[in-house]
Amino acid sequence: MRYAPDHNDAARARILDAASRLFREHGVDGVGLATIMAEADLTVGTFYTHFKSKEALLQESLLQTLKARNEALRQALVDGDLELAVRTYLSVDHRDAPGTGCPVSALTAEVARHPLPTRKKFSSEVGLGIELLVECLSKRRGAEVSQAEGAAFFGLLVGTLQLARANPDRAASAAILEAGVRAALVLAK
Amino acid sequence: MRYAPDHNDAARARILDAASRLFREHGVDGVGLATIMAEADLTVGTFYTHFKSKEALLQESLLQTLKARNEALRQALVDGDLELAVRTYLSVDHRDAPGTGCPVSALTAEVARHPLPTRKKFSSEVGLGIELLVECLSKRRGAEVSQAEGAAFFGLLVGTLQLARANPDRAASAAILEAGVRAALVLAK
DNA sequence: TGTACATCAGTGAACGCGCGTTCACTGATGTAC
DNA sequence: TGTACATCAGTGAACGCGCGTTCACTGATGTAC
Repeated sequence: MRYAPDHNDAARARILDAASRLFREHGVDGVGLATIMAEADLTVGTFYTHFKSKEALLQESLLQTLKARNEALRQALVDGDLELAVRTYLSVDHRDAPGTGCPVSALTAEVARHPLPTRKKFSSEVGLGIELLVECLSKRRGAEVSQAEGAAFFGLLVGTLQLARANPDRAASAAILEAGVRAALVLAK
Repeated sequence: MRYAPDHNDAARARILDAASRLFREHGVDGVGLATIMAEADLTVGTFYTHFKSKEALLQESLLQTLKARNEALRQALVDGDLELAVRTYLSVDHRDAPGTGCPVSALTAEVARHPLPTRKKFSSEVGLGIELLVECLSKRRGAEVSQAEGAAFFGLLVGTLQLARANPDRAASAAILEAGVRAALVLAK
């Protein structure tokens, strides 16, 4: 069967969306292509008409999600509201929804073990997000903030969210998130 | 064949050591029992005379590694040298040796997806390490520091190390580690 | 002292299953003649 | 206008492989009689 001109793109987008969610929820090693394709209402066989390999899918998925999050961050920081951005990142909602949340918190440790091309694409896109933070931090401080400083600031958010996610005590977990917000605001001063 | 009374314990220890290293290097999903047992100079079949399941092995491995690291941290903080401890954690050596390094940086995101008993054991042992940091931070500041604040402090170390590990640019990666040290010292003030 | 048996870590093949990937095939549509 | 063919996303079964787990068996030693 021939399909409408946008049919191909639509299927591809569905695969990418399913993969992006499932990777963040269960890790890359934790989901198979069969699960992803079923979620996209397709059979496994057709995967390779859309992507070269699972690794290629991972790369595109990471880039798409990071780009979307960077764009959202740019919007949030337009009025310079860093505090709100930090509170949103270290929120109970974000903690409980890894599938739609930040791929850095969910996947960095795993990506660090993947092939160089994947790590390169991941790191450079993460770098663009950190640049947005750097601009905002520089304005707040009235002094130049380096990219590395921005990365450490982001590292605080990432590590704190992960510890909150791993902690099964909901009250303790929420307290960690709040302490993370306070620490971030100290660093932002 | 009957074995020396400590033979059993020795084999068990070898399995645990191999697993602890391999889990941190490749992730839990990234290593099979066959690989672990081969590393311990045993065949797969004998695994279950030592452990109930892979999950049980993971739990014991996490506890053993965390206990050892907590003990090392206790020693390092005896003379109150928090700065050295932070510099060691955020060092190039630690970045390049995940297999012998902190299991929190290597495995927290993955552990967060494991069954409740595993998360409970992991989190409470991590909590003991954080308590050591809390004592040290309290002394430094001359004011009570909460467990959650200690967790956020540790979160900074964990997240920063992960970002440094994922970054394939060695110079940028080293700069991130240094910025992490500076940020930690700001939070410790 | 000598023989029969229990112990138990270790062996190695097998279980069913899911993995990433491949491939011969389908069939509705668009194009060429 | 009607027929033959090319296109190509999708199908579904199969590939070899590694996974976690099970199991009947081995065999050197210690214990019981």
